Amino acid sequence: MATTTIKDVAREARVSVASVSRALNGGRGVTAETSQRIREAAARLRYMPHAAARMLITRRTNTIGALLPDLYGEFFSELIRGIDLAARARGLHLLVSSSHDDADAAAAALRAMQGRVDGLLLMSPHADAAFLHQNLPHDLPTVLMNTRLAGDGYCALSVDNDGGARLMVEHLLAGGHQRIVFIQGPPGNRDAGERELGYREALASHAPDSPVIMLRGDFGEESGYRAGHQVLAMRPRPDAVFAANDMMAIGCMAALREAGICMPEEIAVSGFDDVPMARYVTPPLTTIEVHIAELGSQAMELLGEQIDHPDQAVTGVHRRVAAKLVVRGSTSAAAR
Amino acid sequence: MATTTIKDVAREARVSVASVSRALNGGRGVTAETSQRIREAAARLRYMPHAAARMLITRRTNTIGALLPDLYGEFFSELIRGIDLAARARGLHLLVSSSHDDADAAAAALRAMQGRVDGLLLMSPHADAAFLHQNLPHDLPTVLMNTRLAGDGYCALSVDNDGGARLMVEHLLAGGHQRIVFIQGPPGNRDAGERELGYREALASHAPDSPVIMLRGDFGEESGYRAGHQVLAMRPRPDAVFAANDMMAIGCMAALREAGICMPEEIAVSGFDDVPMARYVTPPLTTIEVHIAELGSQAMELLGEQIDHPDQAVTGVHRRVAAKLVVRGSTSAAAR
DNA sequence: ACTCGACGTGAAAACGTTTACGTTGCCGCC
DNA sequence: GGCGGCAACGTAAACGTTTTCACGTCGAGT
Repeated sequence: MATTTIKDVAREARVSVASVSRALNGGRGVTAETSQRIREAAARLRYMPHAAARMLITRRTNTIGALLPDLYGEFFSELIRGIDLAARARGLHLLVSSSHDDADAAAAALRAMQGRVDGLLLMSPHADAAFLHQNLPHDLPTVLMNTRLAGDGYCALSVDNDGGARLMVEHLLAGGHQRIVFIQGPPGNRDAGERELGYREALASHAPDSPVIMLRGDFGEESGYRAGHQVLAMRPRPDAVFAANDMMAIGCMAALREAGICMPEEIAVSGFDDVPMARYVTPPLTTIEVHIAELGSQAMELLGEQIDHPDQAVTGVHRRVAAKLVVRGSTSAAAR
Repeated sequence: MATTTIKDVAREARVSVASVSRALNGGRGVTAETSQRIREAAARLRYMPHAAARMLITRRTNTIGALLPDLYGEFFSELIRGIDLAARARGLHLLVSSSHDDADAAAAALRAMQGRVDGLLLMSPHADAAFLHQNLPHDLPTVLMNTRLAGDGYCALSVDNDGGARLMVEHLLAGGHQRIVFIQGPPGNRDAGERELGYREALASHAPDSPVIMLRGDFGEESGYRAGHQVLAMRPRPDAVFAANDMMAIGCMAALREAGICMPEEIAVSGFDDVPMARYVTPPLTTIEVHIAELGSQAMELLGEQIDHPDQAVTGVHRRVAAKLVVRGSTSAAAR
């Protein structure tokens, strides 16, 4: 039925299949007029080359795979958007596989992608070195995103959590704040850990006299609320709060507001992520914006390079995508 | 290099390639012990069948394509999650292509998917009947999502905007509200139009004496804020606002709060979508929750059926995914 | 004028599978 | 004991491309 093959086009244009292939791909080794005739025939028959056959002989799928964890919210959406954009620009398709709960599921998903993709974008909490070595064909170009594995032969790319956190602390210090509380993320969470590290570093280098004050949290709004109460109970009272993410900052603000604390005058509050909600709370939340789409795009770029030039592959590099300070009313009365 | 083919396995297991294929796929027509030996050999060599070769001969890609508009926010993320989950359950891969701005780009993306997918999930503002007829191979199973095309030979699935809006109006009426303002979405937007329709229907059937009051909006928070001011100027003053989406409802609430209006006592406010922010504004926003992930899953299910049984394909059906009323403090003082 | 190279074109091999079709050997039945 | 049937297995064709190679043919250089 409808499946018109290259042979049909060849017959229609009164040439051999080889010429059709040449005319439609490179265009070299075939007269302009012949090429023209072939193109017309192809258009007339609505010919579309059979992708699988081409993959088989070419060894190129023109597809990249993205293996992602079970993500909620707009982080995922932004990431895919960035990846898709960069992939489209390179004429590559995108095969995604999200929500694999355990390491086995991830491994299965990874195996299933075998041979369907030219390269892999991998972001998974299960992706430790052993896992990779076990499940990754070592000749498949791969870029790791937000992984704890630096170097180790793989390309990696992640958000500059340290840098962002340092920016925030510097901003708070510049605002004259002395006692800055940090609300931690869930234990073991890499992003949270890096943000904490940035906080410590910035304090150590810019204000060695300022105390390091830690409160527990788990990225949930509730835990921020509880931390807020703890802040209220402290003596001397802190004059700034830096939460490891926006949701906790928002929870904390709720607690402070209930206690009648004036923000930012009495206590400044800041978060990390720049979730959409951040600009709508009162006062609007100062936070760190991370360009997630760019994380995706850059990872895709890196992967593209690796695919196009497998020989001079830049392995072991670990790039970071910049984080940006967004000042709003919760830390600066000046900021409208 | 490493690419081990079925021949290698055959040699290793001392059988023919046909037996390997049989053992690894159906398992029929081959002794248990031979099968065992073959499996062992395959495992030893880390054999993975070449996907492209299999597609070529089988005419099945085990992949479905999702063509999506340029979406922001968690709607997209939820949708993909739902699709991916259902696809995984059926052992299908997911090829996504988002962010195609104009009809040409969409058409190109669609053509490029040709032959790589067994079926298509399509959500696109450009997908009118002519577009589909022009660019869709008519033998490719397809499910349309959130489209204005009902019937017309295609399967379609969309959010029950009417139903949701009716639920909300009924809720407001039940709360004793008489003068309910509706804040419209952008002109031409399908979801917005259906929600408005639901509002009109519910009023007409349950409270024919209540006035139909419309205010313009564009789904943006700003437009909700402006609408809020208009509400304040109305005499007699409305006692409830139903915004076509949450962001406008939030904007409206800001305007009312500034004017010292007590919510929900003086004016109740409600939205549509149940964005994450909805539960964090004060008072928490009553809204309609639409299970986006389920939209994706159900679409995938429908498509799966169509693929598995192309003969008895259910074409022309138009299913709707339910919307759910979520009552919070902005319409009910009782709701904590 | 003859050779040589370049160029356009066609025939055929190759890619790795699945599957239709033979072939073999075994078992049971008359 | 021969024969039919069946199950296990092998051979080879087919899927639709790309690409290598060979074969002209034509133009230019000696």
